[in-house]
Amino acid sequence: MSKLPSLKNLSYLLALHQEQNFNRAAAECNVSQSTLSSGIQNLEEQLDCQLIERDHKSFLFTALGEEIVEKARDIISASEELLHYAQGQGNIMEGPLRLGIIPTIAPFVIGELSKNLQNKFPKLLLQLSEDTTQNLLHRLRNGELDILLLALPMDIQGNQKWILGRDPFKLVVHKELAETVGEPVDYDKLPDRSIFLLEKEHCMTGHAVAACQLTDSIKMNPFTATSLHSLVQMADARLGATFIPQMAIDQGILDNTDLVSLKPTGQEASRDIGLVYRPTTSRRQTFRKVAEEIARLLPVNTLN
Amino acid sequence: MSKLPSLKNLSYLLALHQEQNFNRAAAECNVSQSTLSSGIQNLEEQLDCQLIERDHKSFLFTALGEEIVEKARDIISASEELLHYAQGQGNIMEGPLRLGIIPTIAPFVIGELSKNLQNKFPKLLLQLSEDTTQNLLHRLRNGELDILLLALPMDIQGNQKWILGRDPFKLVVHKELAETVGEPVDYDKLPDRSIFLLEKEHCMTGHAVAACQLTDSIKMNPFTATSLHSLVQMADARLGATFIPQMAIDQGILDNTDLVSLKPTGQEASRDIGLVYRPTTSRRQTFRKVAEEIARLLPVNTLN
DNA sequence: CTGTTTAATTGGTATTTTCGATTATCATAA
DNA sequence: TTATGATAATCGAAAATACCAATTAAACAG
Repeated sequence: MSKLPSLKNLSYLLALHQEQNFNRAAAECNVSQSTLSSGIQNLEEQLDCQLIERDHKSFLFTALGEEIVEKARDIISASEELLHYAQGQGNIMEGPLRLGIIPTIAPFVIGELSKNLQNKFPKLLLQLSEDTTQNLLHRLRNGELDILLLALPMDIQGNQKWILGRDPFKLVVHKELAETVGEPVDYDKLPDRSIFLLEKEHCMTGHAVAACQLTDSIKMNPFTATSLHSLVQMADARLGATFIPQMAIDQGILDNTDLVSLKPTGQEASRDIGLVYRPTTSRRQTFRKVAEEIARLLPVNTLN
Repeated sequence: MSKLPSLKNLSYLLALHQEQNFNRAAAECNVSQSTLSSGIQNLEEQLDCQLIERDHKSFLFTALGEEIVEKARDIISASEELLHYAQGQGNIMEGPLRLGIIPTIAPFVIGELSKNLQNKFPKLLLQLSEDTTQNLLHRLRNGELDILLLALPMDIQGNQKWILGRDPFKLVVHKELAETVGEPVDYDKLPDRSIFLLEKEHCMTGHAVAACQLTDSIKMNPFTATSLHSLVQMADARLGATFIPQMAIDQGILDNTDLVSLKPTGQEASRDIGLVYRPTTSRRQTFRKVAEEIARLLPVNTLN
């Protein structure tokens, strides 16, 4: 049997893949460029295959190289996990946990969540990262993050998920408009172009439109906001109406405004909130406990 | 960050767990007992935890040690898998081969080609991609594709090529027009604007015009089609004549039509069919075998 | 043409790994 | 009680390797 590749060389390969440059990758690994270079060559020899195509000045990962990188990532992160697990004396609620959250959830849960986790699992080091669904999925894939808190349904690629609960949408309007619109809402009573939504990078826009059966696009205003707080400000300035998730309202986003929230049309006018993780993870038990903590904070907890 | 445990030491741990004896485990690993002993100690130091309880004469795995063994097994087997996978790809006719083909070739070769490759090299995973020459060259450059099947002559930038064979052009007209035109074709016998061609994105247009010495542009109809099948339909509807490559005719594109194919003017009224690849590739041998398979399907095989 | 940036190579040094020999400990047989 | 045999740990030297700084070679930008 041929010798197994060393984790060191595999990590050199990952760094090179990330940086696409030998010098930066070497700096990343705290070794010299020559060390990394020969490490890669060594790896190619051991694996008996070409991982990168060299072109004197530059290089390109081969198809096989890309696949090896994927596998290497799993191996490296499993090894890191083993290390942390051992160093924590087998305590699964110890060490770093890198959690990615989308911007339309993050501000309404991270306060409570980090407080609760801090109390229950003081040795757990929660590292939060706020980004769009697509970016988070990418960062999950390349091992930069451990789990993601997303709004579903959503294409989560090859990953696995738990549905933690539901988060109803509310139509938010200025109180002087409330009677006109009625409840449940009749969108026809709203002026054209009076519904404001987030930029399309935010998955909440699609979820809200679908869940609330807002089919008449003439009602939407083409101006798009970058945060729920902006939407609230716009509604409060009587520019129009908008959809706000219940968890934001529970957290007080409408305090000190003249806005009211109305139940939108649609049986299930809500989004699902779910936790997404790599299928190759070895930390399901840790994630499960975190899932329970998050589910307790949601408007509707459906975690079985 | 502390250093990752070495795969070697993890495998020592696995052997020790299996044999429950340092000497036998050492033999299993083809190292001396002292090497294995210090390997285990080293591991305990790195992981900063006790894996086995020593009792002078004998030892016992700790609870944490047992758990670490489980995790280590996953890591070791993932690493072995990576190794085998990489080495398996060393077999040149195995794994993914990403082949880009232009639309005026693809439909007439991919059926036979994929059938033949499947038979001869069942482990080869052919991934086809149909696109214009320019797009294919771009995708070859950035590593998205491995080889391209193109019509030549063509500026293939920094890449290398093999000419596989020739594909003669035929002038295709309705059978009632055949006698008028004669053979070899006299274009002057055709009405003005009666020759239909593909959109200029298709390199075949230029090749056909050049190869068939069609210099009198007044003969061309400004309407352009997007596929050879459209051209055939137009000719069959007596809208005019067109150029069709021999490989399409061989494959039966004129079946169930009232069209006949005539030899056009010009000594070498044909296009070359070639395989294009990056000069830095390490897979020439694989490509060569594919080249041979493709060449066998061409009207005129010139691969030496 | 010149200086810069890139990855590979080289040669020497430092570190790590490995082994064989030795030691310490225990169980057991004589 | 005293050998004997088996165990795992320890030690020191030798071998293998990992590493770096400096250099080379090529491509590129100005």
